[in-house]
Amino acid sequence: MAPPKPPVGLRGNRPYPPAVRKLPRSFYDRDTLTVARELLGKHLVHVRAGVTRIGRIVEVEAYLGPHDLAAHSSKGLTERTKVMFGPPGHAYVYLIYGMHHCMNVVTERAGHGAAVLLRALEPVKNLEGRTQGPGLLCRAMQIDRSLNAYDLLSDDFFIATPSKVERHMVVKRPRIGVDYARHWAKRHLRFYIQDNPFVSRP
DNA sequence: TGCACGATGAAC
DNA sequence: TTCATCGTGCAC
Repeated sequence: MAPPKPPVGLRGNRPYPPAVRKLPRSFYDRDTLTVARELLGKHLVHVRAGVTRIGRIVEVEAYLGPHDLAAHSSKGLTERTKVMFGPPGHAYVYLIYGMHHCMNVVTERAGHGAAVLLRALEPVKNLEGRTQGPGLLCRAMQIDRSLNAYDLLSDDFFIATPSKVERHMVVKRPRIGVDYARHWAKRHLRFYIQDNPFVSRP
């Protein structure tokens, strides 16, 4: 039996203000390049064991679909990639090099196979340690594979528009660590906030 | 059932 | 530049 909720307006210590700021499904159900660029400056929120951790997204990479040789979905529909081929607005979290976690957000319609990798955060609340890099970001936010396929419209794991939005310039660069992807390695599919000190590799 | 290989990070 | 470390995908 769930404890009764206090009346709206009387709740104290809210994990994050107004649910209206949470990005809707329609935000993710769009062109991946657009979603990637617009994720910059948004807040990633994870509530775990009563602790709300928040980071401002400052660097991302777009993985466009099965035709993109750097994308995991280029392997086709497998046990690992089925989340990428699932509905938009879900987290795709996997273990890399046997020791680090990477988090993506699934974009576009179900079956498309695209996602955006979160590469760096600017600490906003309750983040310990560095957040400059996909593995460090997940460690600081306490994100692991138990959150794979998690719906980002949940109340304890989501992305939101901050109350005060700062203007920023977007820099485009090739993605990191995908040299095996031939010409896809050269495309400028990494985006980051210009001059932000928390970008992993300016 | 075995094995090559990472969308990394840290040490040297 | 090297290496830790293990899940995944595919070869056999």
